[in-house]
Amino acid sequence: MGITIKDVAKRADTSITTVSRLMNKSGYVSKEAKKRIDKAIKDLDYKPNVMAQGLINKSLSMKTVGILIPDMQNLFYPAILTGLEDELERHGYSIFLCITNRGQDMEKKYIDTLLGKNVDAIIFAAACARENSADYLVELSEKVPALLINDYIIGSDICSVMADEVGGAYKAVTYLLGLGHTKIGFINGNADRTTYRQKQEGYEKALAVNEIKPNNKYLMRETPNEQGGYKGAKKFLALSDPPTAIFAASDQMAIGVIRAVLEVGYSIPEDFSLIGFSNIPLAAEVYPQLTTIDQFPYKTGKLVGEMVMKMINKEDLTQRRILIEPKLLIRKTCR
Amino acid sequence: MGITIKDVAKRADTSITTVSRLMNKSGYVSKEAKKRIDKAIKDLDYKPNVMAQGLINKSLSMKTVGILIPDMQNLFYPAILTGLEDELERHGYSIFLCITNRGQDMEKKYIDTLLGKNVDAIIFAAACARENSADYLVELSEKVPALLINDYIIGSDICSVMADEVGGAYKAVTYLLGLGHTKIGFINGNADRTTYRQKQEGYEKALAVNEIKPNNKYLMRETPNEQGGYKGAKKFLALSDPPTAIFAASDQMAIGVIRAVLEVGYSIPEDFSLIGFSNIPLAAEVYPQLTTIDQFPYKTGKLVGEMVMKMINKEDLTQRRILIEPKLLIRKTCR
DNA sequence: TGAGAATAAGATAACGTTTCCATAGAAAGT
DNA sequence: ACTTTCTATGGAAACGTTATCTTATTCTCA
Repeated sequence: MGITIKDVAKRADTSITTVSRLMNKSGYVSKEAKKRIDKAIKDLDYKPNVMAQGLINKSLSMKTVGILIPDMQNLFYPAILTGLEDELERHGYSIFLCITNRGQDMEKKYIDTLLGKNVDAIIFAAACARENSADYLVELSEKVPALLINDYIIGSDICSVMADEVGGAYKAVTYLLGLGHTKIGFINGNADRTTYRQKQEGYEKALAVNEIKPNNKYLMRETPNEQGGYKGAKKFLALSDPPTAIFAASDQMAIGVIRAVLEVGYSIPEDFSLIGFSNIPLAAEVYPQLTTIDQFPYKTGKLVGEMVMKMINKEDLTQRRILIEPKLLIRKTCR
Repeated sequence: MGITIKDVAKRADTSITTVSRLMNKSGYVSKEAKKRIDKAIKDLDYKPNVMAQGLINKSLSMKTVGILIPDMQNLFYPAILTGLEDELERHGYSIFLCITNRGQDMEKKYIDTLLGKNVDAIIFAAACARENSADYLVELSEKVPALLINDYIIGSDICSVMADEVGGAYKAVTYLLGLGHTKIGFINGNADRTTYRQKQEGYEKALAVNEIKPNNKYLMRETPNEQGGYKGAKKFLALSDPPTAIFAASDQMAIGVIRAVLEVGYSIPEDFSLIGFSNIPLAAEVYPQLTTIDQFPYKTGKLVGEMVMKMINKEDLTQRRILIEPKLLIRKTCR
């Protein structure tokens, strides 16, 4: 079945040692030998057996990183994945994809699986690192390079790439405020996730700076998807004094808001201003095109890839936490 | 670092052979020996080295299947992936994710990588199997279980799971026809992909049955994303005699159509009827909620998972090609 | 011209498993 | 009592690589 280094050596009329030397560029190989071996490799379509390599030289890895993602329906993750894959592929690394939406015990099970498969690093997308798994994560990060996306663990130096969500939310609300809105509804996700806590902070900060005190009826907590946005917006609409602008904690929530608002005959931005968060590729494609806070999901994925490669190669990290500065992206849902 | 079987054997005062026998439940091991070995394994937290196992016993797999996906921005694939992952996880299998959007040479490179990493099967999402790679694919499928999603290779018996796209398109157009539309615009993707050729066939068939002859100005070929849908719709809108209904070859194209139509002040479904294809989760969330042909992407993923597991386990396949019957899903974009 | 360096290449021992073979006592059937 | 079968065990080969060691040739500089 498999073509081995032995076959190559035989065909190139040399020893396996020499072939190995050539493959790994370790030691001397003559021009002629190189020529013969290269040809043999091509002729036989030889591919070194990763198992055997991994067996002997544990530092020579499976060239694989595992990533834990809570949910593929959250379009932020496909965008991240694209960036990550682009970067890893350049280095010949592959991705093990794990979807953990089935909760926390799953998470541990996945990590065990990944460890058993000798991954070179594990990446946790936000919300995979919940409060009570923090210790476990710290412990894990000593065994294998670990990296968090859009989350961090207080008091640890676990690497992470995250957007400045406080700043992003601040920008969003400040923009709305600058447009003249004072009644700003905020549809946020669940507070037990870092990303939503931080957005909350930015929202409140922007309000405080403008001396507006937060009004509880303008704050909704919903599941972070279109359904959640839809529900939240419906509740706002039912208010006797509804907000004039809505800040949705994710673009997908904003898409739900659009539907809720348009369905009852109102217009965006004429009747309600709306701003989302993330700038998933879809945001520019819906009607009306979504004004949002760009947290550069593709770039985030790329940066994660770069960082994780550095960790694997044990290069010095200039910083263990990369903070991405989100940017206001004005399209057509605000005025 | 690593605890090996040798350490276990020493601690349990037995031979590595016996330990191995116990681990694999192959051959005889006495009660007492079992007890000692079990204890040693627990004490030392012994985990067998997958590399070594994989090296010796190629049939003892990495429990991994690779999947090639053209593009993560096509939301059909995250949906597939979710179903696939759900199924594979139940069997303890993991997914190697490859994104091939960079073209065909990439595809081969990825396959080599996957093969080198000893995957148990390779899954090709539509459009990865292009004309000129058919032979290569057939050849490959003899080496490793291979399965196609939404595509097939004529004259081969490569396994596949696909929707009856001809039938689906036929249903869509027939529905539009039944609503009284006669001028039906079709925004299709590129004809070199099976999925779009088949939709074309269904579209033409439905027209033929109703004795309407296809009009070239009502057929657009665009890239299969929101941009393409937007562009196609704009072209229709510019026609002196525009269609009254639009059939978009994918839900994402339909979302582009929505934007194009609403942007110029028309309404859906009042001024134009619109039907999409696939029923990605997003279809129910946009405004207006998209009438579409449900090709059950999640279920497709699940079925692919089941089939690939059977192939890996060398179970008998009741059928080598599974055809999913798409269903008309009436929401709010047609009348 | 001779000694040390650089170049080139092969034999062989790991790496951690599983499988094959050999051995041997105990139970069982004749 | 004598073979067969069952239970139990360990030694050693194999899997495909890389790393270490050894040997042999060719340069290079004094």
